[in-house]
Amino acid sequence: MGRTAGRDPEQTRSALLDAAGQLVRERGISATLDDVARRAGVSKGGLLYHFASKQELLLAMAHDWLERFRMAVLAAVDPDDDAPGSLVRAYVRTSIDGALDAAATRDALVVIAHLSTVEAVTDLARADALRWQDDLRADGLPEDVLLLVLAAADGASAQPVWGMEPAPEELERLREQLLALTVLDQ
Amino acid sequence: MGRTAGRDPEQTRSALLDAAGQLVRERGISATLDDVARRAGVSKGGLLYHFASKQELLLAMAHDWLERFRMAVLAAVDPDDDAPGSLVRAYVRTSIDGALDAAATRDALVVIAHLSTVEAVTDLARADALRWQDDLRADGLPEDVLLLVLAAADGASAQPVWGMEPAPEELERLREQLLALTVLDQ
DNA sequence: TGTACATCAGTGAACGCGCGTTCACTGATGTAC
DNA sequence: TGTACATCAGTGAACGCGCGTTCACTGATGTAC
Repeated sequence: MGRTAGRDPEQTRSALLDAAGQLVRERGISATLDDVARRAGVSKGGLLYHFASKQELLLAMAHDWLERFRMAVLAAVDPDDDAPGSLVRAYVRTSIDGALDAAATRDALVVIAHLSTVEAVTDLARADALRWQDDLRADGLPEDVLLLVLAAADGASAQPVWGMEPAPEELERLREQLLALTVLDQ
Repeated sequence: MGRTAGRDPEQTRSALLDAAGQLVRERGISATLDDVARRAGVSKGGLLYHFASKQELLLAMAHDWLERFRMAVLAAVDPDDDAPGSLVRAYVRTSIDGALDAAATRDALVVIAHLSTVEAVTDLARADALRWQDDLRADGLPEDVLLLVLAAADGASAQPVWGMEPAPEELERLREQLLALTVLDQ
């Protein structure tokens, strides 16, 4: 059978990425191409048509996740906030919101951690990190505040990986603390 | 050939753990039992004698790493420091020292992230995290300070995973900031 | 002090199978004329 | 408007091999008597 009517290729591709995300959450990277394909309602060959190898699929997942995080941060920028630090505040809000869904954050980090042995991916991640650094540095906050606030926001995201799952109310208080730190002259 | 004279089993075991650590750093979890064994100067069967399966080897690595981190923190407690927060300060120093060796920290997290799909390991990690939480809570610092400082220290450790590698001098400044935050009444 | 026996700490060859990858083939859709 | 052809988006069977695991065997070390 050839192309399945009723779903365009772009939808198939994104269904595959979604399925891969779910399965990595459940079983880690040892999730099978067969399983991913089946869950997306496609044959294994069909998956390979979109992603020529498993590595390419995982790379696309990492790319997708980094991109989604960036979009989420930009969407979280308060349009009425034109004081220095507005981007950092959006970064903090997005990170803590993400950390509230500990499982999803852990998944993303699991994928990225695994991929960190693939050179193409470390390059991708490094490039993304540099871009963040530029953007966040240009946000107008003193260096020391930036360091502290970003480290704490990142820490909140990463802690679930090693079993530390802060309670929601703790995360909310942390968020308030971090936001307060970015408000200068007080 | 039977037992190789000149090395007792405990040394063999720890040589295997070391080799596994190195190889995971280089190639990720797909590092082969064959390679690990060879690098430790043991046959594959010999490795399997000490660790009945690959998962058991990885579990031992995670356990080893958590234990070593705990020991390092306890060793970093300043014996002359009897003010509240002495344990937290040791935790901060150890974390930042670890983060200065970005590669090693990333390795540890790669192993833990991968293993996070293995139930036995999530249990281990959670138990360890709870123990830390108890110990650190009993250290006498206000809740809010604790939250902020620990999140930031953990963030500094985790950032290299997604490509963000803070410069050494940034880490040093972060460390000073965090230590200062734990000194009350000022 | 020697001997017999059990256990420890391995060796190294063989197995087997899960899983990524290849490949020949196919039915829809788009394009030229 | 029909026809021929190319391309797209897949199918599904077969392959092959890397790698974890099993297994029969072994030489050193420890223990009982």
